[in-house]
Amino acid sequence: MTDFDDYAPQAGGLAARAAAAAQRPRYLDGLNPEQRAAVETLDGPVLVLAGAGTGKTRALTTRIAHIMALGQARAYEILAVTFTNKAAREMRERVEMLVGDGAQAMQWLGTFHAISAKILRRHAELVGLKPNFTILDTDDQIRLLKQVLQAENIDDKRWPARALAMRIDGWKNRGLLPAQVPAGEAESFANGKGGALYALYQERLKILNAVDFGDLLLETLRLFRENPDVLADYQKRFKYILVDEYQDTNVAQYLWLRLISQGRRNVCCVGDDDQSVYGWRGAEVENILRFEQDFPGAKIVRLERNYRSTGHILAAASHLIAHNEGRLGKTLFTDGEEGEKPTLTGVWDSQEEARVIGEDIEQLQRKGHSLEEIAILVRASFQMREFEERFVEIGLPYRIIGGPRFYERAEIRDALAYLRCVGQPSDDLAFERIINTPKRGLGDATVQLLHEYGRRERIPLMQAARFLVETEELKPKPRGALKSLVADFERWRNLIDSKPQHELAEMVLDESGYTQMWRDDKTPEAAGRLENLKELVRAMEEFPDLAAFLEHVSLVMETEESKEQARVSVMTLHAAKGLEFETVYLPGWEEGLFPHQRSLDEQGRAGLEEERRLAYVGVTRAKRRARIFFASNRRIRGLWQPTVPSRFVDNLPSDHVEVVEAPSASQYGGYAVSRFANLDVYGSDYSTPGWKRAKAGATTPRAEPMRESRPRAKQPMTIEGEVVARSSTNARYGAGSRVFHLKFGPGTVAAVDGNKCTVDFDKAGRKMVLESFLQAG
DNA sequence: TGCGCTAAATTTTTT
DNA sequence: ATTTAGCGCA
Repeated sequence: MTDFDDYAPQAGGLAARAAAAAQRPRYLDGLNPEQRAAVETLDGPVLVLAGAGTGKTRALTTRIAHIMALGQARAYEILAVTFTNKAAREMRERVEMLVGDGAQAMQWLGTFHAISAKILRRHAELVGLKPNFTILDTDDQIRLLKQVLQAENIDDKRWPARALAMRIDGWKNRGLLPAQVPAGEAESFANGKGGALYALYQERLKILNAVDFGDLLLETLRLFRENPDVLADYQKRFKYILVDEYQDTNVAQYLWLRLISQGRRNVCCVGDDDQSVYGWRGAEVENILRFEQDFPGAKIVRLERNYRSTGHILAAASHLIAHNEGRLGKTLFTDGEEGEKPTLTGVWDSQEEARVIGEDIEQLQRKGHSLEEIAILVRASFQMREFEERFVEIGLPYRIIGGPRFYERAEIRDALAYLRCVGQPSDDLAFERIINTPKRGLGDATVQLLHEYGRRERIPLMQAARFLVETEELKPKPRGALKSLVADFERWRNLIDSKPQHELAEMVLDESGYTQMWRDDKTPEAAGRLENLKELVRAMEEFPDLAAFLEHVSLVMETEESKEQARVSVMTLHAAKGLEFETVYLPGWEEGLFPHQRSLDEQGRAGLEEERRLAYVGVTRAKRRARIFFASNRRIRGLWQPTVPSRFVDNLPSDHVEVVEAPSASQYGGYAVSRFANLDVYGSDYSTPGWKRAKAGATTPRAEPMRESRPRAKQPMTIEGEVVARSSTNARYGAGSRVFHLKFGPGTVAAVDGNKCTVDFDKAGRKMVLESFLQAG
């Protein structure tokens, strides 16, 4: 029993409040005044602007505990929404720590999508669905769109299904039904057919009794709008509403929230505009910036006391993010020690970057730091490979977070498709996926025929197959194969109620020949795939039945990860949001990669600001040590590209950042040669003139090879005292100078910008390189 | 129908 | 460089 259970019984009575006030419950201890305001301001709309590391989750969970402790609402009258299953799970666990089993009763704690699915299943018929509708994932969605495109005779080469899917997702993210898509946009795909294709796709979904992820929200919105009584019911039910990571909401989610919260208006949104990094998938920072207008009378609480990072780290992060416009503006502070300054290191190339970081980690390890408290945060997932290779080489345990997820692996999706066919005979997409996996001689011709027949008779493929095998339409061989497949499914389906789902799954996979297919496969991954299938069957045991399991996998695309050995975490910056580590490595701070070129090209200034927020998220993950790196050469798509330091490096305050030489920089010449010997920029023939010159050049030590800490020249800048990584007192080369570069060979300087030179290389073409990597040629 | 080749496309990721 | 999808040929 917890210390405030005593207060719970009398719902919202004044007596309960008085008691609570008189005897301050222990769960409020240790909250700072702002956190306490976030917890205790129960009536009306509240926006909690919670900076990184300011105890946001604590405030949120304590608020829930507080509501229940005061008896203001029961667990099932509180709606608590998160974005990810992980966040939902964490919130449930932490509420549980405060109120004990009371958290179990929180049936409305979950992701936007899970809660929407729950509501939709209850009222499915009101939006033209059956309660057992299937939830399609991205893969199914694209395959279905491909069919729609083909049916419309649209060249899916020129108009790829993936692109249409993105457009439709975009519309759904903005809460637009086909009829509501602005005319200009509706015409923007396949010679004006975009909107029509969207409508056709929605029709197909209804026929399949299926929804995609976007529909979960969109159809719930429609349900609420078209059925005020249903909406009123939920508005009344949810006495308190809490939303986590509000800065990540898209328009559909925003509208959803507005509708559902209009009843009692006790809505509390928690977020940080500086950590909005999902604009590219429809999130609207504006939602949080506009909160006060949307919810008049809203109380704003700012959490600015940071409990996570040391002073220098916080100063660096704050200074960096201050370059963004359009912020609500928070000033994070800490009473903690200044700690170590974040470091900035320039390295020759991405391989050296991995090497240096690996060595640094080993050194920390020797000093007794746990690998669990160390993370490498990259901008793009291709950067991970270099670290993986290096860590395997030196035997450093690591863990990749966010790679292809369990339920997205091909073998798991195949297995699930079999199970979906058993549980839901009308699941055409699933049936099509496995009809010829393993190969049973049922190719395009057969599928085409099934489609035709199914469409003509308005029946699912499985049923079409059942009829078709009784006719002469098919050639004997496919006919026999299809007949036995249909019979198999009927047999399995009859066992649904009599056999535990995991045993049934095992049986289906064996008897269909699916497991055999992988046993016969001699590629190195086959063993792992069989292992995954076993894991799948094991995971099924924990569910009451097949339907429950299928619902779980469609919404929760992840499995628990084992934590038996301490490992370094390697993940993208996006995946790192919400996490914290003692030591954080931030490699790849180079123009083009971070900020990512594409983000700049497509989103312009907004894109740049989002990238900068991502940098801010990265730095603020660090509790005690942040180490930033940039390389001068990076292999992108197999080609070595010269790179220049990120503008974010210039956004760091020099007072709080220490510039550190890479260990190898002092022996740069010799090192570069050995490194260079592995490359074959000029072909593998080491006797070519280019190679000889490169070698000669590299062994000649140069005056100032890798130093970024040259005397700082003041450049016109908005903010004083920044690290000037690209500064240069005197340009050594002018336009027209002949120069030589280790990787690109001889060339002519075309333009000079600070210490960056644009050079027309004789062989490699025009590149921008750092002046310090050039020598007179 | 199935295999093997060529060609194209490669930011971020949840649900 | 690597992977994947689509196409053409056996």
